[in-house]
Amino acid sequence: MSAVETLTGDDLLKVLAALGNPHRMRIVEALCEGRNYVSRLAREIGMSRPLLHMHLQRLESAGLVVGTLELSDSGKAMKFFEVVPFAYELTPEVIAHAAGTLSGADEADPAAPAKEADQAARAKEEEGARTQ
Amino acid sequence: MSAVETLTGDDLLKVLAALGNPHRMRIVEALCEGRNYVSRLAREIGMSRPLLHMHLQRLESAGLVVGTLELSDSGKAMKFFEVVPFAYELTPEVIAHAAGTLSGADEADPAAPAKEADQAARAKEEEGARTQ
DNA sequence: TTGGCGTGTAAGAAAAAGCTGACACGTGAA
DNA sequence: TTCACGTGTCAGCTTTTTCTTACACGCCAA
Repeated sequence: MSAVETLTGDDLLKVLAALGNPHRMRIVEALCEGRNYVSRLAREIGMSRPLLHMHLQRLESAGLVVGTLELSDSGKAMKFFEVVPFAYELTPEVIAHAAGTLSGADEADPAAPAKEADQAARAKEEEGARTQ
Repeated sequence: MSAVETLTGDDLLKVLAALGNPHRMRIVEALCEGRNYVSRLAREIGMSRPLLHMHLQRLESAGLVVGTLELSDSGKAMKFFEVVPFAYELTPEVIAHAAGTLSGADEADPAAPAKEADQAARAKEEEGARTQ
């Protein structure tokens, strides 16, 4: 079902960043009702074509939509977009696993390897704190 | 299972925007190993405290983590954070439904109401386009 | 040839997000 | 008193994202 296992942290990051935008959510909504080409889609959702173009690129690079350049009978080249039937599960564990495979910078996580020792030190340091 | 039904579009947007950031993903990862207070967490993941504070606020306002101000035996007030066991399902349909309940601005979607007529016009306009 | 409609992209303004450094406050221990 | 360590927040800079305007190209029909 969920293809999360095969997703790298960077890929999931792309997906979340792409979906975390009202305009792009609306674009996905519009494309859910059927494939469409960008000029018409721009008119329907009331957005400038260059702006829609950018958002579609972001969605496509995240693997959430796909675009195919087609040729209509009237000879006009038109780019049709449609949604990819994705299905991601979002839980703390999935996020944690993805974060571990992030390529961004230092890659340091000195807390994870030390298990028992870390837990012991943590328990000691909390010294019976109670909710205020 | 998934509490998506009860989520408004704005709420889901908050969640996705909060999770779509490498730093915040790492914070969730770190908190998955156990609750922690901000100064120590800042040291462990190598981040300035004010910055971590901001990211934690973003995560908490999205409902992904919760923070409780506690009082240690030594009298120091410390704010402990822990992850909320969330579980969201991410599919085009969920996104589409959420987009429909977005509060942002115009709220216009003239394509959705017209069903048959729209589909007919759409089919007509596509006039047998084939992949290039 | 001109006009309409489709494509793409580049330049620069505007807005939002990210990040740092400094400040203020409180407590317990040396 | 002074120091270490916890809390919170604000001003301002840097960086990224978002958005508009403008241009270039292709094809068909009038």
